[in-house]
Amino acid sequence: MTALSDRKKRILAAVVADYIQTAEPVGSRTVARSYRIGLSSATIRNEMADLEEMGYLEQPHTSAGRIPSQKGYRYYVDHLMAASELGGDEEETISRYLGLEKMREIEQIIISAVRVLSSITNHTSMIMGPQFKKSTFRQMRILPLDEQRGLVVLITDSGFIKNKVIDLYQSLSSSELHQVVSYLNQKLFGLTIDQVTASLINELKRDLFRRLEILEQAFILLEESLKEEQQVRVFLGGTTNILNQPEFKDVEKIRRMLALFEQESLLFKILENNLGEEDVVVKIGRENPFEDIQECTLITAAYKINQKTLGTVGVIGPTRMDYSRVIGVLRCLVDNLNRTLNL
Amino acid sequence: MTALSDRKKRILAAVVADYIQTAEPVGSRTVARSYRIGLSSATIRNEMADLEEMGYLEQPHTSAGRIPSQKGYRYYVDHLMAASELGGDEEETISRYLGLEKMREIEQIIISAVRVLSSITNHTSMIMGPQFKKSTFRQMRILPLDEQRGLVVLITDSGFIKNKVIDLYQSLSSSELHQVVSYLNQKLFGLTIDQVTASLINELKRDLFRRLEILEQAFILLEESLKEEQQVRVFLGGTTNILNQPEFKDVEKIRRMLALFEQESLLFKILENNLGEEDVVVKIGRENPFEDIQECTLITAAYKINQKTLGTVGVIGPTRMDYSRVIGVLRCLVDNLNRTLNL
DNA sequence: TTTTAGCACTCTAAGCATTAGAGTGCTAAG
DNA sequence: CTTAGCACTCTAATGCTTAGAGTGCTAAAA
Repeated sequence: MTALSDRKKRILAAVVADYIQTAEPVGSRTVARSYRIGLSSATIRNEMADLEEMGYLEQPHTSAGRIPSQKGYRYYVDHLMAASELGGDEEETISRYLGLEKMREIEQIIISAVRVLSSITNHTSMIMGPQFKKSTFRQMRILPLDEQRGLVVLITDSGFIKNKVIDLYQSLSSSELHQVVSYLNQKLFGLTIDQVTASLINELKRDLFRRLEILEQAFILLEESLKEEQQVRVFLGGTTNILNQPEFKDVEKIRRMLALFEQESLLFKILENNLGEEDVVVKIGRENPFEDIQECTLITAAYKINQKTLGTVGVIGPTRMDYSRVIGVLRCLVDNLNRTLNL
Repeated sequence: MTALSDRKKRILAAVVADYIQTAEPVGSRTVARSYRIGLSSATIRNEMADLEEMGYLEQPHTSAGRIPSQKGYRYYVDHLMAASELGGDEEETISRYLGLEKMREIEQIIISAVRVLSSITNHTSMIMGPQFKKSTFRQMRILPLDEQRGLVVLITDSGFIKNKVIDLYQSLSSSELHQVVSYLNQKLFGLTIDQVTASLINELKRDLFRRLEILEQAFILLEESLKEEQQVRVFLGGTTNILNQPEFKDVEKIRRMLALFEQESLLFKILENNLGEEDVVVKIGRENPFEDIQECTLITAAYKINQKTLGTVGVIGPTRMDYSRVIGVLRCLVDNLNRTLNL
């Protein structure tokens, strides 16, 4: 890639910045007038024609201004964008929303986070709930409820508590129960949930089966419970915000986007795709492997519990997005989230 | 209200039925041709003019056909509508969706129900999750997790299991804990959750305080936990279905509707409003006290767990809705739901 | 050689007039 | 009381015109 001249950079930056603000194609006159480049519109026109040929700008039709191409946005994000300065109020809003609620459950915190994120950025935002299977087993309990039923409680290091009512067809003395449970705790302690594989469960079952046939039922259900939890919840906020964007004035586009938002499993895949990454990741348009959002930009960041990356928080909107601001907000939110979740 | 002549009834029924299907104003010719009334279009024209004067029909503009007014729909629902006959497949779909999953948690069942409902009716549907506060206390447990923390587990008769990690700043012997917990169980057993008022809790606290100051913390958190749960979840399905309706081709209307769907607390109020009612309730347009949905029809039905009405399931769409079908589907769904939930 | 002013050209979006079609209401005849 | 016929009304679609924004090119200026 040939490097852009300083002048071209300034002009590209001006076009992107203006288009982000106005959502209208930007003409040479506008650039000359509003962005003290110190050149006449004719000169800028020539430069813009060059930038178009190089693929950084596009023209909706011959007699319109230019708009940034996806390549143009990418260049802007990588080289031209000013580091975002959050307004003090925004930073405060975020930390207040998340800070207030120290005693609440993890789910509540996540919901607050997704709300504040969408309301500050004015885009749809989503958070992948902490991945149960990546957290490590801490302890398991079985509470007898009555003669026929018991409650299995499973606790992990990142504050997950899963429970499930199970049928115990034969009644079970409490000492027997205690024995089994402490054996399981001993075997499972410190494993992450996705290390509790079917084969491990089978092994344990064999061990115990000789001694206690009665727990067969409980095991089936424990297995199921683990399987079930593979699907992680994705929380959404501000889904209607896409309606504010002029690029979504077409009902058909709206429908497709909203339909996407209803498919939790797809959202999960999209977010999981960016899970490993450090810091903030920006995927512009077709940089994203998922077809349905190739007209959008997705900006994500990972959050951690106990030093482990357990989930992703993201903002999705049209490629015409205030990158600098959204990145700043997202970074700030993740910082706060990490602090809150690791209390 | 003067009774309608038989002929007027037949014509009104034809107009409503046709408009429900086509979403286009219905002209006298169409009625004469398609609905074997045995009258010419001119006669029907006269009758339709009468029906308009009586308030059952409306005219979008002079040279258009008629559409039913809200009063017209009401008359149709009360007097004209054929009892719905569900197709066998639909009934099967419903019971398969809900039946398959006998072992799942209540939340999962509710989510399945809302999905199947929206996909069969092609409207947005919503279910108010079971009201925690209307179910009765069955038992409470406290599991010590480590020296500093314990897990409070609360179980009710309708299968609710609430849990919360609490801090126990002083360590507590297990016999003391046992004592307190069994005292609480004894006092609370059989009360509904909203009978567990602040004053009752205070009383209990006084009783126990003399003996065990250490549980102070636990109490604060139990109180909180109860307060928190006042807000019941509302589950939504098929929110994008409103986009299929021609009456929502305007982006502004879509925005308002979707914004409504994001306000869980308002949805809750709307559904709660119809909680006491028996069987299926149809609220057409302005019959509904909530302004935001006065262009819509809301059809609701209550479901029960242990003979107690704990929640409501509803379908919302434009007033032009296939009443007979939706009512049939809803009735069938609630039957199935009742059966599944009371296993 | 680079920049700029000027101008012809292109394309869109908005406004306006025209028209086809659907449906009505009224009147007069059956 | 019913119906055929007809004039009338209103909408939605179509085509035409125009204003405006912006471009690309050329030739003059720096």
